[in-house]
Amino acid sequence: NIAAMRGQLKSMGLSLDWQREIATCDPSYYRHQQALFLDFLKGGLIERKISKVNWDPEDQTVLANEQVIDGRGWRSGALVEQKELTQWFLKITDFAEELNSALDTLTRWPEKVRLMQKNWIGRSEGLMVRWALETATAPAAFTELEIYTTRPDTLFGASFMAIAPDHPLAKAASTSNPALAAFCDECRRMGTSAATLETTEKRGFDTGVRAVHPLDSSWTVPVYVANFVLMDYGTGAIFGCPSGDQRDIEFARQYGLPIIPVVAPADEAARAAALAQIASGKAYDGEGVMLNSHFLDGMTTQAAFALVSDRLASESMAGKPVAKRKVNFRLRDWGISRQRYWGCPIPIIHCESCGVVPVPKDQLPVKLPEDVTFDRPGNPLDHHKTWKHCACPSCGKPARRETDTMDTFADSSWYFARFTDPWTETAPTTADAVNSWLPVNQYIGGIEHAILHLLYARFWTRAMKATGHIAIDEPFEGLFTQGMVVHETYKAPDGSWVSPAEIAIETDAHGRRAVRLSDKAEVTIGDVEKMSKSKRNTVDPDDIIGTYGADTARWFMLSDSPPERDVAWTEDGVQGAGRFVQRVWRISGEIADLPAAAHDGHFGADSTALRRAAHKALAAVSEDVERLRFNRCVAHIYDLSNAIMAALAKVAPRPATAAPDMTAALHEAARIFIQLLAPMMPHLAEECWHALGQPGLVAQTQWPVLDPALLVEDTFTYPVQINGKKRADVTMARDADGAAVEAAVLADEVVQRALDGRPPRKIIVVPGRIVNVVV
RNA sequence: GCGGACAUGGCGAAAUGGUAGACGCAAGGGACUUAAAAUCCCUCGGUGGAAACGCUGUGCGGGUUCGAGUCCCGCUGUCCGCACCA
Repeated sequence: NIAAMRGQLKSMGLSLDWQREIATCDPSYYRHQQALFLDFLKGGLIERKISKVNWDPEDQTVLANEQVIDGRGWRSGALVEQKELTQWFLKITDFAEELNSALDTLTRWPEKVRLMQKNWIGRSEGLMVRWALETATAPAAFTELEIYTTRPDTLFGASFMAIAPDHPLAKAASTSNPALAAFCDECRRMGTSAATLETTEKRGFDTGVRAVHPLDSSWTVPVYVANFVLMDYGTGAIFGCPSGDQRDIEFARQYGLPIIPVVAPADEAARAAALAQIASGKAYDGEGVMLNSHFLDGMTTQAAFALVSDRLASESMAGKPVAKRKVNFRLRDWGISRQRYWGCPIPIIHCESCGVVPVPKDQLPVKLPEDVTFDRPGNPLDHHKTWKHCACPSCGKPARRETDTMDTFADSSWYFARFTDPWTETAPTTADAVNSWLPVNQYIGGIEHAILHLLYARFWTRAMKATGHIAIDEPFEGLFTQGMVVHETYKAPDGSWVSPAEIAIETDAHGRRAVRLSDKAEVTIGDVEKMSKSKRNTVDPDDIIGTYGADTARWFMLSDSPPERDVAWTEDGVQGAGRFVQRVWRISGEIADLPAAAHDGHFGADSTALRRAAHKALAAVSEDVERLRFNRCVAHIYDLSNAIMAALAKVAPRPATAAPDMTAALHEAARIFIQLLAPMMPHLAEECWHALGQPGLVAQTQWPVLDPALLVEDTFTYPVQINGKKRADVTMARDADGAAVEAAVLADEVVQRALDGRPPRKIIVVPGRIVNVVV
C-alpha cells in the first residue's frame, strides 16, 4: 500500500494521522528513524541535558504545563513535584533564526500559520548588560549580574533588579537567609498555568545585594528575587524599569520603589497623557523621546537604543565588554524523551564505564518488547524484566538500554521523505528520489498542526540536510489548513448529553424541536461544536456510508462550506446531497435512453444555450478546483444540473422525436457533467459514465476540453445605474463601443425620466460591465 | 496584556471596487397520488403596493469613489493563537 501511496503524494494531501499511521506500520521505518537519531547525535543536533519537569508521583508521569490544574501545583489530589530529569533534546534552537526568516519564503502558506510560528519562535533583539555588584552586599564569588533587555534606551528608568528564584545568585544568597530560601521555594511551587499567572500578584524578596548602574557608578539599585522572572529566558535576570513595563510598575508600587518616566511621545498632548498614565500606575511601553535620562534626553528611543548599546559595548569591566547585542528567541529545544511504551525506542545504551554509547547501526532497529504489562504506573519498558539489560557495545560489560522512547512528533517529521523511497533498506532516504519528489507541493492538515508538527518537520528537514540525507530546507511548498466537521449538541432534561442517533428533530413553522426517541423527552438543542466523545455529538461514518453511501457524504461535506472553514454536519444537508445523487443517476439514465440520431454539427438556439451552460460550468469548475474552492465547484455543478433538467423537460414529452442537435448537446452536457463531478463523487460518476455508454473509466479520461467560443455571448445586458443605484438594463451587441452604449443608455425611458430634460453631469461606461449615469 | 481573523436572509454561503444574497438547506403554497413517500412547479431579506413598481438593506459611526459587502479611519461584538518572554 505504501507503493500505491507513493504516486499520489505529489498531488494529494492525507490527514496527518493517516500519514503517521502508514509511516509507523512500515516495519523498517523505526530502523531508519533510529539511524537518523544517531546521525543527528553525531552531527551535534541532539544533546542530553537536565530539564525540570512537572512530575505526578502517583501516576509516575511527566505532566505538561496545562495539565497542572490549579495554582498550588495539585492535580487530581496529588501534589505535583518539580523534578529534574535527564532528557534528550533536539537542538531546534540552533535553527531558530533560519526557521524564523525562512517563513517569509513560504508564500503558499496561510498568513495565519506563518504568524503563529513567528510568535512561537519569538525573536527579539536586545542587549546583554553586565551590572557590577557591590562587593560588601554580594555573596562570595558573585561580582556581577548579567541581564537581558530589549529596551536599553530605558536604562535610566531603572529602580531595581530582579532575578528568578532558580538563579544561581538567588540560591547563593538563600544559604545565609532562610526567609529568602523559603520565598524561593514558594515561588517554585507556583503553577505556571495561564489562569494562575493572571491572578498571581507580583511578589519579590529583597536579597540585600546591590547592583551598580552601568551608566552611573554612583547609583545602586536593590536586587530582588521576583516570582515573575523566568530562569529559562534571557539570563534569568532583569532590570526593572517601572515607567516602561507593566509588571515592573506593579512591582515598584508594591515595594515603594521609584518610578521614573524616561520615555514619552513627542506630541505635547500625548506626552501629558503618557505621564498621567504612568502616574496612575499604568506603564508607557511605546516609543517616543527620552527624558530624565541625562545624555539621552531629547533623543528618540531608537537613537537612544543604539547609543547605549554602542557605548556599553565599548566600555569594559574585568577585561570584558560591559554589554553586547544579543538576539533572543522564545523557542526552546525540542525535548523528545517520553517515558512511554508507544514510540520509537531511542537507540542508546548507558554503560557504567563508557557512558552514553550509541547502538551500532548494524544492530538497528532496537525493537520494542511485545510482552509488556500496563498494570502499574510508570514506563513499561523500565519495568520489563529483561529488555533494558544488555551488553555495552563498546566494552562488553553489562549495561542498560535507554528506556525513553521518542515523541511521536518525530515519526511525523519525516515520513514524507521516507515515502519517496520506502523500499530502500540501506538508508533512510535515497538522494535521487527524495530530492526529485520533495518538497511536497500541497500539504493539507488541520490548523491544530500550525505550530508543533509543521515547525518540527521544518526543523527535521534541515537536520536531515545537515546530515546529508536530503538537499532541501523546506518540506512543504504549499499548505492548506482545512476545517473540522462539527455538529449540534443535544442535552436531555437531566443535563446529560444525547447523541444525534438517539433523537428525532421536528420542524414546523415555529422552529426546530428535538425529542429523545427512547422516552419522548424534550431535548435542548445546543451549540454547534467540534465533535467529541464527551459531548456525544458525533456521527458514525459507517452509519452514514451504510445509509447514504460514501459519495453522498463526500458531496455534502464539500458542498456546505469552504474547505478552510468548519462544516456543520446536518441530517437535512446529507439528505439534500442524497437527493442530488438520485437526480444525477436519473439524468444519466434519461439521456442514455435518448435515441442517438445522425447530427450535422449545426446547433440551434436551445441546444446552443445548453452547450453554453455546460462549457461555462466547465470553465468555472476548472478554475475553482485548482484553488480548492470546492463549495463553488458544487454550486457550478448544480447550475449545470438545473440547465440539463430544463433542457430535458423540453424533450421529455416526446423523446423519440428529439431534434438531433438537442440530443447531441444533451449527450455532450451529460459527459461534461459526469466528468466535473467525478472527483467529488467517484463511484457514482463511474456508474453514470458506464450508463451513458462511455468506454473505460471516467477517472482515466482527459479533463474535458473547453470551447472558449461558447463562453462569449453575442449580446451583453448592461446594468444601468443612476447615481450608483441600479435602475435599468440596456442590452447591446457584445462589441458595441462606448459611444453607442452611452447613446442607448441616454435613450432609455427610465434614464430619460431621471434626467428630466437636463443633460447628465457625468456618464461612466465600463465596457462589458456596467454603466453609471450621474444626474 | 500582546498578536491575528471574522461580522452578509431562518441556516450554510456567493459576489477581480461595478446588478448584494449565485448555489444549496429549511419553510410556505401548488401539481401528481385513494394516501404517503419520491418527483415536478411556484414563492421566499425587510417594508409599502392589487399590480407595475418604489423605498430600504451586508454589526455601528465616519471617509475615499461616478459607484463600497469589498478600500481607509474610529467603535462594538465574536472567534482563534500566544501569554509574567524583560
